[in-house]
Amino acid sequence: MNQWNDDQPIYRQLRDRVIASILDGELAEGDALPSVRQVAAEFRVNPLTISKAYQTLVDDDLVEKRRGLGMYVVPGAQENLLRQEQDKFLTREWPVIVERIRLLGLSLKDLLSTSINKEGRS
Amino acid sequence: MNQWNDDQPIYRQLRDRVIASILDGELAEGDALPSVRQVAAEFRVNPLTISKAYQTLVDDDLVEKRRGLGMYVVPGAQENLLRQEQDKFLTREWPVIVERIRLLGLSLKDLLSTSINKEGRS
Amino acid sequence: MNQWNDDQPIYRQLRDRVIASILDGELAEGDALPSVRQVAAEFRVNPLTISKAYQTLVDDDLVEKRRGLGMYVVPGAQENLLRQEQDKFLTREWPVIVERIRLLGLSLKDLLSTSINKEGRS
Amino acid sequence: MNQWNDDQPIYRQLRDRVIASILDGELAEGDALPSVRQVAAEFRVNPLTISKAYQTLVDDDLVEKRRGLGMYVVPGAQENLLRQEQDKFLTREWPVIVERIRLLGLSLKDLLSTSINKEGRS
DNA sequence: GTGGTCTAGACCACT
DNA sequence: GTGGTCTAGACCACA
Repeated sequence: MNQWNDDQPIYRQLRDRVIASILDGELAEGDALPSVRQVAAEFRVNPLTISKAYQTLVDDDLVEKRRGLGMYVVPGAQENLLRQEQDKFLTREWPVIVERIRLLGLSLKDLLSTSINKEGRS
Repeated sequence: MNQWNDDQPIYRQLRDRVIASILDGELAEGDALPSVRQVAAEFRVNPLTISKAYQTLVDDDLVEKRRGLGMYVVPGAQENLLRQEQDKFLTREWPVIVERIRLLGLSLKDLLSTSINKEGRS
Repeated sequence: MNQWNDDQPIYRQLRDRVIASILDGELAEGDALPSVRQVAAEFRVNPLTISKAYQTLVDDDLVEKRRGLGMYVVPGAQENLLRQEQDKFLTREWPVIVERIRLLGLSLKDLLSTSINKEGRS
Repeated sequence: MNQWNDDQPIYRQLRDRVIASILDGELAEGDALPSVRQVAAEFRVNPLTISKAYQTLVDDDLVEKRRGLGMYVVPGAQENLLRQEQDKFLTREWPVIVERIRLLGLSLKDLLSTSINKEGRS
């Protein structure tokens, strides 16, 4: 019934959704983001919350405002995002994950074999 | 300069450190946790914050309070933790990680094989 | 890539350009302003925005509309503008500038003497 | 009766005040900013508006949050601000001012002599 | 139509 | 005590 995760603010989750959409090409460069009001109505969330999410995207140069028109994905956004997120993942997130796996006494090899199959299918 | 992560409350990070120590065997069952004062002084953190972290461990039956003596790791803590955390990891965390890797266009196989080598060494 | 300043509405910036042209003598009294369509095409701006800019000039009696012909700079526009803008500058803008220079620890004397030399040349 | 300028959002004006305070040493490095609630009560402004102002300062690394404690001016803030603002002034603002003065047919020299005296007195 | 700003008031987490 | 988040609703400027 509720699509929101309580661990993170809604505006952060909205931001993450947009980022995921850009990464997988669903939102192409030059495309307009759905308007604040539209999203607000659809998800029954206060417009201010959407604004906040969108603002963080503008701050990160992933999206630009065209005044009176709306918000648009900037050219190069997908590529930049990809590079930046890959880097963050490899240098910051992955080592933590490996350490956690080690601490839990799990086998990377087993995880690999389980997930590789799924990876092939999807 | 600052050892704390802004994304998570300090008491949560303190808790996580203790849990890692228990999993690791660094803090064996029956061992005393460092006193609130000691940790407070070492990390320059409000003693109340340490207490809160310790309390969550008591609530999860990983640690017990012995009045006038301090906090002690309960028998079976390591084993219970291991089961519980493994389960959480496999059902909740790992699928998210796999999805993120896919979205970033990285190869799970490459990541794992690179790390498995390191795993052998450590 | 974008000639517009995000701090100010586009129609205001358009207006300011015309005013600068009049002050400069580039647009003499009696001259026709470039047509709305022409400007709209050149700057890729909505014609309504140009109209709005021109309207503010009409409201300030700097420009007059001649139906079917276009907009024309009114006689005396340059002189009136000069008086009015000089007054605004001296009473409102210059004190703020002086204060800002003071706060930044810069020397008004140095700034002015450097620029006076350039002034002689231009 | 109203201390706010309608040309700029309140949160921007609040931000500018704090910056001015840091620049002239009124708010020293390491000092706590007045709390959101306190400012909100004093100026009869919504706490959210203050928060927004403070957040921009955090984003610019001029101020740091200490959770549960408040906002503090970071070490080096004054010096960094000074360098950064001087640079902005000299490269971006001053040329515009000089051009405006030229366009208005005012004399830098006269402005100089008028203001230097005041500068000496204050 | 678009986004930006602000209020009043609520609730939460952290120290 | 501190700041963070969110809602409901209002009003404004811009294109």
